[in-house]
Amino acid sequence: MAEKDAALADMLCFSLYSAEHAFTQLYRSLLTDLGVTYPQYLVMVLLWARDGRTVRDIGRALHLKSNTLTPLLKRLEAMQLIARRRDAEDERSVRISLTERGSAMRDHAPDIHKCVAEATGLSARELKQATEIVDRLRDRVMAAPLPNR
Amino acid sequence: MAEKDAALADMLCFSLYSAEHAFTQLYRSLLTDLGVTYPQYLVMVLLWARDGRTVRDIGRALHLKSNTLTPLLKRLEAMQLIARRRDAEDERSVRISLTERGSAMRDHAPDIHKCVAEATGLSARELKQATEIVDRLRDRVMAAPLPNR
DNA sequence: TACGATTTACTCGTGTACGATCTATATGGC
DNA sequence: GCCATATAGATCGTACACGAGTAAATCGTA
Repeated sequence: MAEKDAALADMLCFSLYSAEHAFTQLYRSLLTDLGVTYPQYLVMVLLWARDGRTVRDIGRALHLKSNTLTPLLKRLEAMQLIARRRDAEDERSVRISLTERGSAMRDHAPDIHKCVAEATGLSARELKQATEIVDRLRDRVMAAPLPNR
Repeated sequence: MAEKDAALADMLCFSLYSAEHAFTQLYRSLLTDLGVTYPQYLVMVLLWARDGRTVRDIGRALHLKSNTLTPLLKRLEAMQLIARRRDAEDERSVRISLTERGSAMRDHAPDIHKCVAEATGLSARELKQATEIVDRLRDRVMAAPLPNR
């Protein structure tokens, strides 16, 4: 690959960097009414799909470690959206469960989905394609071995 | 758009969110030797292309405001990679210029480009296409009007 | 069964990001 | 020339995100 072309990867990374910021900004405005941030919303989405997950489980799904999740989950707990409890079976794990308020928040999800979909201006098929492309890219970069330098 | 399909936009956003993290991790390992972070590296790339920019100019390019840039630039200054100076013409502006150390760092850029390009596993043409798709998406989301709710 | 290795979550320090707010400087209308 | 307004940075408080290190529970295996 030519020297000049190699810089293209740098540009792609910046595109992702700035696109991620743009989406986060969009979500910020959609989520302020609910009082949660985008990462907090992601946790809620996971719990709405399946309640009672462990911190580990949530971390795997979001590619986040406990040093990020623990404070985030404590904030959700302070807002009385979730409850944190050590697992009786395995005292190392902490199980996260929705409170009534947390479950009720689910009713707002359809509006959020709709607003974000509209903002992209893409059809369902295009959204799916774009997601697949970016996911494949992420998986490759995550699996990439570090070159010996 | 069907209720179910609307959730696709949510997924695309998460894809970007996690892909951005993956790339940042890759850059982190490539940049530790140089002692800079990814956003700091982005500033250096801009200055290598054109020195003497204002904070405003850098902010426009990276979609960042001064509340993020000021501390970041002060760190680069502390590392003696850049110098910060008020513009004599317009005392409101602060001009950023490369130090000798900052300029010298440019020699490492080709290696970084190469490593990132390899990690993506994409050809130059594919990198360009992916960048265009994500850029278009970002521009649309940034321009999206907030719906009345 | 005992004990070293692994797993799970937590804590701490650093560095982005952002909204809100503040100060200093510049500019335009009159 | 003067003042309202706009612009450029800086500051403050909050919330991710990560590396490194810690403590407790569990597992594997001799």
